Amino acid sequence: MAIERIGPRLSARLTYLLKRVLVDLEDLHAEHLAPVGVSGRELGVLLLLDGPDATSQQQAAGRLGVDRTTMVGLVDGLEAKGLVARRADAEDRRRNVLALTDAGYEALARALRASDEAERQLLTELDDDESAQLRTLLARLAWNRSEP
Amino acid sequence: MAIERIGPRLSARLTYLLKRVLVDLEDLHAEHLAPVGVSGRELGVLLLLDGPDATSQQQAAGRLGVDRTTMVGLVDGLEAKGLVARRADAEDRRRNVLALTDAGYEALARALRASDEAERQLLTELDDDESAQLRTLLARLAWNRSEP
DNA sequence: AGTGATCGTCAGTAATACTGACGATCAGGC
DNA sequence: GCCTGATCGTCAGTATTACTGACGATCACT
Repeated sequence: MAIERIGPRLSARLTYLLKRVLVDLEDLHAEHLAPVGVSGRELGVLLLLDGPDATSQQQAAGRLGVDRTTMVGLVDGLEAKGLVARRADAEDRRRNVLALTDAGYEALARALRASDEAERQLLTELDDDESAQLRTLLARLAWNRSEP
Repeated sequence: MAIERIGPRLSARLTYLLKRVLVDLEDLHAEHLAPVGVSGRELGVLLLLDGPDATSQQQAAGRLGVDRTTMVGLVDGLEAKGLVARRADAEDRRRNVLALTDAGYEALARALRASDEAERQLLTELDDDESAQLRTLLARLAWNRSEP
């Protein structure tokens, strides 16, 4: 979906700039993640599970901003690839505790390198200072809104 | 879709920050545009048509980044609301030239005010300088990529 | 005139996420 | 110890959305 050049009225809209940049970044991710065999959202799950604290499916869904019913299929795919393991939580047997397998850690490392490369390609026009500024500004917006 | 607080690994991903901010902005737009009676994408079409040069459906689709078959329904809706008029292009009768009606101009003005307010609410945490920086950085990324 | 391409349109289809329900499990009151 | 209400993962069905392929009408070029 290549977007053509547009006039100043529309390109001044923040929604438009954000969407356009996001689409580009997602395209770059799709391209670089393809050899690794995981999608962008799957990378999100792997990143979420790479930590010391146990994570249930519903926690993961909440933090990723996807529905819990959608998370079922997402974890199904990762489990089928052998990257994530479900096991019953000993303390609350309703919960599935998700954990990375060895292959999962390996795939995460490769996917992270691919994602770094995608970001690097997106940001070629910006120097390091500007890239850091962009990250900081976006992070401030992300934290302050959508959190009462 | 409220996204919960997440760890530093995931929140460092540019895709995540962009998506999160975009979702927030789209929510704000939905809220503020509801009384006007147009969606965010319809505002995009109205903005595109607010200019001196004639625009065909396919041109509009290309500039908005939507499929030409999707644009059919989009224009259908705007025409049903009386905001946009289709007329056959005199020079190329395959084309539909799209034009704003008087009600269309009126709706555009109100929708623009609503969109400004949505952006203002998103950017409350940033001062004017920072908001301008964000816009500039995003615009540079938007122009340089997705255009060979 | 004739060939190939383009524009708007539509029907069918694919992808994606949500709604509502279910069994299993937990927490708290009594 | 039960009973009630709530939560977790799951699944079937459905809504939403965009795309694929085709069509008639029209154009450009020979």
